[in-house]
Amino acid sequence: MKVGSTPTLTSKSSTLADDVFEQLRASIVKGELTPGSKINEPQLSKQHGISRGPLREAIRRLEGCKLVEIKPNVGANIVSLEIPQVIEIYEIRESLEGLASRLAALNASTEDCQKLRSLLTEHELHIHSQNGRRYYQREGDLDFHFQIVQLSRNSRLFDILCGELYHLMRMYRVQTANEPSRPVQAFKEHHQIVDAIEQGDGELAELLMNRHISTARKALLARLDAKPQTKFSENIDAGASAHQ
Amino acid sequence: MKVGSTPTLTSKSSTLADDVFEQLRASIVKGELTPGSKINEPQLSKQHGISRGPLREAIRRLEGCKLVEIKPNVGANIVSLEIPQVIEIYEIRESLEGLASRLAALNASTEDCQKLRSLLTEHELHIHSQNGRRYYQREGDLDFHFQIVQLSRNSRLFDILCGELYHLMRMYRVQTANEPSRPVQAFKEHHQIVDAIEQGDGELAELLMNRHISTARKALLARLDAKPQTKFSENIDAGASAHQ
DNA sequence: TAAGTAATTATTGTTGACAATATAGCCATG
DNA sequence: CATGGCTATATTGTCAACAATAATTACTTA
Repeated sequence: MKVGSTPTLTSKSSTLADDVFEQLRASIVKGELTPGSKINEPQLSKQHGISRGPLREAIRRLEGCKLVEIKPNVGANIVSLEIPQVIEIYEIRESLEGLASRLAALNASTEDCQKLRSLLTEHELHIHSQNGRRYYQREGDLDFHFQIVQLSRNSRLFDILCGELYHLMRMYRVQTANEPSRPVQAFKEHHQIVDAIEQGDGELAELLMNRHISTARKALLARLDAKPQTKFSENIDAGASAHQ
Repeated sequence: MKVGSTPTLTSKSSTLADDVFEQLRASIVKGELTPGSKINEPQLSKQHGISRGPLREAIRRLEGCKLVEIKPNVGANIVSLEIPQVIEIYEIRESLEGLASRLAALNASTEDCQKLRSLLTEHELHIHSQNGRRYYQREGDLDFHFQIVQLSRNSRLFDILCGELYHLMRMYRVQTANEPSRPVQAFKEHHQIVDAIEQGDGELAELLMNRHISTARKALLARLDAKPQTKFSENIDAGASAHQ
């Protein structure tokens, strides 16, 4: 076995466009690029030390993830998530992660289930400190869901949830520095879901995951009704305009 | 004061990248660009009379739709759908269109339902001719589903289904020049779904749509079990295809 | 002949410059 | 004072050339 070889050990050899895509995605999710703001191509390309060509390709990939919106001859804007749009995402998550849970129950081996358990117990260690609570809400929660999706063995499902929706979820959670929600209850529900998966009960796992996400969605809906705020309430009958 | 203004009346003013993206997407779905084949940038750019810059942006958009797969420093290949991957898509459609039907039942006005009805009756006119049957299977079917998704008023759901999955569905249906499936039965099921939506029964609409898509998925699964492996097996039991 | 290797070709990745469009600032005018 | 049009600026869209990498060919050697 040669030691000094493996030419690209530290610096992985991918294209500039792909690299800057990941950097930009991270920046957007972290909120370093503020939602709604405009992307200035010359500035960004100079910042990242690359030309505008690869940058534009990266932006097109971000558009595919729905992290930016491009208007021809005008430019790209960082997407800004309002509560109604987050509710839309929750509706989709409800369906899709229910499916993922059902499939996971069919596919998961005993080792897989053990892995899920250990993930949950690890989260349990963090959950008691305030710091840990935030960790659990922000990352641990999606980590768990991520594992479930992987167990579904549906690669396209994985793409949609982990390639798009979860990034948007993280972005929203960072935006609204809110937390606490109900970490203890959520934790219990996670365990119940693993129970169902462990027993190979796909239907139950699907139902439990549906309820789990539905709860969060309804909480969001309550917040929406509470503050009909800004911009004339769109919740009344927002869809009268049959666009397209 | 010049009068002959409105410069772009016939020619819509979008970017070259967006135009060629739509052209390429159509070519891929129609099968003009054969699945699995490689994309040659200089050749394609010359064919479309544009430079490689906008072309590469278009390819990146195609990657977002999962119509091509890009490998760094190698190039993009037209995606090739095998049955297992189509089954994955059906699983997702089942969940997502069930959701769409449920939401549509909540949102649809009487006019919306009339529109759905007229769409179905229009399809009924075509369904009797062999030609029409193919039309119904190929286009009419997805047209109906398209309308349901619009009625859900969930823009992100619309993006996923109509922006990605339906194009892949069309592509697959063109690839496998097969049909007939079961157009009459499917037609009945469509009417049942509209019934449920008309009555505002979201749960029923969801269940019916689930069953509707599930049937197609299971038929595909049967085909997968029938010929467990590699291509070149369709000539073995080709005796069943008496027609044509 | 087969296999490995070096040279050649083709294709992708990247860049900087140019053209087209939109944005802003300014001045004139009601 | 507000408004409309004009100029100037900035930004996006497009292109052609160059660099880097992969694919192919030709050649050498066992």
